[in-house]
Amino acid sequence: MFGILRTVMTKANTGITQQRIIEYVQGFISEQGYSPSVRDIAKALGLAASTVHEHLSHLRTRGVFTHEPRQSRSIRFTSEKPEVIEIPLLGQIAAGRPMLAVEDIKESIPLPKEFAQAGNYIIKVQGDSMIEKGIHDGDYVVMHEQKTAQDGDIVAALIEDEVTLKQFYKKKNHIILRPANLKYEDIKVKDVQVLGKLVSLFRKY
Amino acid sequence: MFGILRTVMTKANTGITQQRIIEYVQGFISEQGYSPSVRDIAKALGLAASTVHEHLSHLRTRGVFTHEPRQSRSIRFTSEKPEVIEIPLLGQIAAGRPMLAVEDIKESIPLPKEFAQAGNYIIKVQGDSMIEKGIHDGDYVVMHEQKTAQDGDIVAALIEDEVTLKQFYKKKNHIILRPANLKYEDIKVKDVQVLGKLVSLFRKY
DNA sequence: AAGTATACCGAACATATGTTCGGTTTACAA
DNA sequence: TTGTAAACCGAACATATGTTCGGTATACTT
Repeated sequence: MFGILRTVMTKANTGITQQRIIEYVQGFISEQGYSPSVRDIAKALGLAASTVHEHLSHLRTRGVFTHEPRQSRSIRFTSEKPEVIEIPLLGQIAAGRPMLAVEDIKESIPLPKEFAQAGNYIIKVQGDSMIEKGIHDGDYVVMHEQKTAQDGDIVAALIEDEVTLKQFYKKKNHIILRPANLKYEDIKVKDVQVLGKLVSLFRKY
Repeated sequence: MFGILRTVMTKANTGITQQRIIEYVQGFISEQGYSPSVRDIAKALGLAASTVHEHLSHLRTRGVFTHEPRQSRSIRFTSEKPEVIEIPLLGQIAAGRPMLAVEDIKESIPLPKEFAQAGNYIIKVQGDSMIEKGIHDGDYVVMHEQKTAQDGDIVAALIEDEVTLKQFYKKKNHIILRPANLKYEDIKVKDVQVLGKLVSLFRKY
């Protein structure tokens, strides 16, 4: 027979339980700082320790993680390191003065690799000139350092010694820097020093 | 008497062994990825398990590290915490169907601690119903799981089996879920299941 | 000299833990 | 229909592991 609490379910569901185990272990490690025991997993997923043990063996074979045999709490993910990169926070945009000098680096923020890459930098937005693009006062913008830009790119540019975030448009004889806020007018200049292009954005509530 | 291998040394060397234990544990964790057992330490330093156990208690008291009593290989340095925390990505908001089921967890995203805490979850925004709040289609929102909300909070709520992001207002006899987009009207309901509150946001360009 | 605290030991204990084994249920292919 | 493999179970085993206990040696204090 079967245990009272046993969940009767389809048997040929290869992989689903494995996936759940992976997720549970990741969560456990992330929260506890050390890996769960076989029975920890079993209890959490409503399985028998033996069943979990079997799955663990498979996952080990599949190379999903390392698990020293007969060694308690020894699960380690092969790709355990989260893909994080430290991006320096340079200062506030529209705060005046160029800010790419190293001296101005005050801190750095770890970001997932999908949202930034080496060489990027972060600026805290000041003001509402880009609000129609969903870029609010206090938001953090990740910039990719580059000196040129294409039409429509949102760039950080140096204007009259101030760094501002604007949309970039190149015309025949001049460049337009367009705010995304009807309150402000286009800035028309002959040339402009582009500091970087918008890569990603994040915000704290 | 004393054991053959026993190292005869000065007894009033308070701290030295403690220091060696700390260093050994750090090295072990750094190399193995999980913490050593009491006997691992004992063997490495030529001490008895009981002695190590005693030191461990002191170190725990001193706050050097955490060590869950009776839990194997559970030593964690207090300052060990990476500044990053893995937040699960649950799915798309407004994508229909409730999504807090574990099955839907597909991946997780590392975020700096300032932007999320354990227990938070991430949802990818679909649609433009919150655009006036700077929340765009495709943005990722970090939610804090909670079942209640206060006036003005931006919450994820379950409406007709769909998860949507709206501003929450409680009235006497009903609840208003207000989009931040003039194209859409307020949703007035008697009761609503709140899934969480907006914590932070990030966006990829 | 006696008392006391520290650092250590080995044995013993209880529990945690990884692992094995035979058996059951179900899906699916032959 | 039969056979087989996957997914699961409970019990049992052996070892690992945290912990306790009584005891010894040394240094320092009184």
